[in-house]
Amino acid sequence: MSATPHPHPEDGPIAKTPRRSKRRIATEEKLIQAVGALLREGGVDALGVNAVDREAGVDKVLIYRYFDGLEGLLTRYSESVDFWPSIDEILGPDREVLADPDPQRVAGRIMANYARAIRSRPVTVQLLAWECNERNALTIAVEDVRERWATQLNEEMLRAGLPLTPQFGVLAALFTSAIHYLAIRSRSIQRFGGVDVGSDAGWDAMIETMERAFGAFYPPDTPSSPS
Amino acid sequence: MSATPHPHPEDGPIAKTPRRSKRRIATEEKLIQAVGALLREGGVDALGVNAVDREAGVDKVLIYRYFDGLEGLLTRYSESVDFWPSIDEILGPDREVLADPDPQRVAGRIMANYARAIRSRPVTVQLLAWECNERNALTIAVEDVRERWATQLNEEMLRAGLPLTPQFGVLAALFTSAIHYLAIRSRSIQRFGGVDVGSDAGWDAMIETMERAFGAFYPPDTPSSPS
DNA sequence: CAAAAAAGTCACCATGCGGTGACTTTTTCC
DNA sequence: GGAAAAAGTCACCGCATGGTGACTTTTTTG
Repeated sequence: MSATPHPHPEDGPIAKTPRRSKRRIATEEKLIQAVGALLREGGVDALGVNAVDREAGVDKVLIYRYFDGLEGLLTRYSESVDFWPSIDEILGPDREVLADPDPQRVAGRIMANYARAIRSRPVTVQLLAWECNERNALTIAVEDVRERWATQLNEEMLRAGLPLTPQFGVLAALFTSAIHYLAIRSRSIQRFGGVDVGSDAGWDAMIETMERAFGAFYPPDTPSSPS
Repeated sequence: MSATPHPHPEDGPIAKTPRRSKRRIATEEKLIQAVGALLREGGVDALGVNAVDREAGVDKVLIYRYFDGLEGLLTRYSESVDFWPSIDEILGPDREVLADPDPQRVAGRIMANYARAIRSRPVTVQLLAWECNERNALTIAVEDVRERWATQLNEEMLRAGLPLTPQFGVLAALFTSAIHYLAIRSRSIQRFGGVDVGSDAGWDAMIETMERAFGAFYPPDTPSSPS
């Protein structure tokens, strides 16, 4: 009682001692990891303040003290995880995919790599699904990242001298959409429109079809390669 | 008032006096309509027992008495609404779309009609979005209807002698997926991958691209039509 | 008209949620 | 060592939810 606070009226330098850290960092990490865990197992509606602290084993009040609420925690989480594949993962470390002279094959490979990258990230798929119904710190973050990512990818392709027609872009957007949708749906259904979305074979067939479809937009001076 | 319907107590067949009706039917209708209204305005998580009765202006206990809970009410609702476009809406009342000799154009028209049909049904789009995250009476119902619908459409196309290769089916599934995804996302974003998913012009461009892509799967005896 | 069954109303419960204030323990710094 | 600030704990609030029992009103039936 009678604990009169006592900010000295005269401390020279600003922000002298940050007065934080040690255990706190560990606790913050626990919270962030808990978000990932819930996102992985539970799903989307399981992610609440109470659920997160339960998972992390810490008190929920810390979520408010450290992150100023769930939104802040989600933002922090979004910065700490690689939702999105790197450009390297799509084009190869040395952009070897772009080295192929056949633009149709290039497009096919990009789609194949993209589909594989998405499918191998359950949390990303979860987020893509969440995006369909809600809009919060996490979905906004993933939107941001994706936009910058797409721009960067586009630049790389332009730099490589790939003949990018507007229709090429539209078709790529359509196939990207399809990949997102089928990755989402494949978690709860096995087939969609006769295609086996639960097996690699089904996805291989889709990729093959995509590649061939790209052929409709390039003059056939390069004969269709054998599959 | 006092318009006693007066079912004679002795008419041959069974089901003497069902002992129900009148106001009840009206109340049931109110509940069902309330589900639609909530689905239309609110969204997905707004749909609970309390919200429904509030919207309908009746007591929630009736949901349990009449429909045995929310699930039952959703099932009833799903039977009372045309989530899905009719085959006529896609192929034309006289299957005129199938009459076109150019299979590429047929495919394009089907996709165009399908996209328009989906986009004009906000509740269906809402349900498609819901499907991405949950599984309940409504989403199962819509899944069922869609499956039967796809089968029927396929039969119609076969009957019309359309050359349906396996790859055609895969490409159709991909474009259908893309339409679903972009219809869902267009509620909260304006552009996707450079395509304007919020305007008819954007969708027209997509349809055009789809039609042209189908051309990659048919021998080019029909020269590509001018855009 | 009167009795029975249905339709509709009201009050209530347990539970889980997001969020906050006040407390105790640990760490930091002089 | 000792004081202050931080980290961490505990109990609590208001609110909305899904769900149920008991009541009153209306309608149907004899």
